[in-house]
Amino acid sequence: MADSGSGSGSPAPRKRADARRNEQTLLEAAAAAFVASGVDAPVRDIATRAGVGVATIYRHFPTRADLVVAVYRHQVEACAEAGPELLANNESAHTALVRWIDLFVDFLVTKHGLAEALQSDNAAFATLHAYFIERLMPVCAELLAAAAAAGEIRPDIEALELMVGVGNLCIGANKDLRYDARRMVELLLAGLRLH
Amino acid sequence: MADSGSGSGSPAPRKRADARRNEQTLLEAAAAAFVASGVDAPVRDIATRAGVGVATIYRHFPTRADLVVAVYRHQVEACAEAGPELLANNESAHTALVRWIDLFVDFLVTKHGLAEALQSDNAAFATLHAYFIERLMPVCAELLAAAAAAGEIRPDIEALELMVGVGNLCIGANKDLRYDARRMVELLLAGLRLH
DNA sequence: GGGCAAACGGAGCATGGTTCCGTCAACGAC
DNA sequence: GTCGTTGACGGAACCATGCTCCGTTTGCCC
Repeated sequence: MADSGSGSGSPAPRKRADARRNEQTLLEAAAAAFVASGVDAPVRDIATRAGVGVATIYRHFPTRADLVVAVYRHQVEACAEAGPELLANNESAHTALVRWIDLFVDFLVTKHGLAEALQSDNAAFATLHAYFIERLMPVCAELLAAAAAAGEIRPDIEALELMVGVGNLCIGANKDLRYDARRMVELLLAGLRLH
Repeated sequence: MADSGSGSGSPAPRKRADARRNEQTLLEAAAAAFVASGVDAPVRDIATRAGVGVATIYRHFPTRADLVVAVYRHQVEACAEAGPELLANNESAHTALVRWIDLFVDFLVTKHGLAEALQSDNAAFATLHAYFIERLMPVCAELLAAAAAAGEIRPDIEALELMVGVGNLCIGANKDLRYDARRMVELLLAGLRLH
């Protein structure tokens, strides 16, 4: 869904040139603003960076989540696609799982405020949460199932639960030097293990 | 510290009667508001509940953290005091640790929004974080040290890290029925264990 | 070139935190 | 009991931020 590109002959009424240009500009401006101030950078800031009015943002990206998703879509896709690949290229399913979670954590930790936003009860981020779950949970579930089938981990854990837990552990990863999110995730995964 | 009562002859210039009354009223109003709307209930709401002006809140509790700490101080104290007690009354230090973390988690998940606030980068909550760490970290550290000394858990884990991790896992505990914070914490503790 | 609808921009509204200042009343002195 | 001092009060006002509305502009097609 959301085929906003050069699809086949479907009802895609090709937007005006300025609109397409602005959308692109906005994506770049948003990416820059996210790096500078986190994913909840003020709308006005993003608009200013892009040299457009605030309404233009809302026209292209009705909710903040839409904007965030658009900015990070490539990376989420990459993460999703890495799942089956890791499973195929590793002896142990558990190793594949660990490596995949590593990717996931890396992604979250390097995007200022993303982990926080994912768990925020702010309505503006609801569909962001949904997108992550929808796209990544099946991948995670597959890895979990493989590892469980190999008898390497406890079989009684849901993909959603693990992802939310890992996401939570990534919150504040760059705030306090004494807190190492990666270590905590490692611990969580160790707790999963059937030695 | 913060001896705002009938201390000895120290520089405690005994506040005016109406001020003391208001402070008490505010604490009750805040507690109610926190239950109803979480720890970031609008200041105006709390003021209205207490029947006072907003400035009165700021006069008594300069930052939101001060208010939250005042409301939950008793329970935090109780949690802190339970540490040594659990250690004394349990055969295994690991059991004591698990039980204590249980108390901690219970506290966090039953206070709507507390776990979130603890990790929020909102400046208004900074001293809340500090208070929790200051009061509870030593207790946690003691439990950890005992369990480590008994060879029951990995010795390479800091109290602060564990507490932040556990706190993080409690975020969103009451939001998604499919996410069980307690289970995740259990997993984390299992990962700590030296089987 | 002209008309029309898409797209735009920014003023404006709502919400929520925080401060400022004129008023009120508690309390100690007498 | 009265009075003056000053601690405490209340709420209007200010600022930041999300979101919408509407008059204006401009790309596109004929």
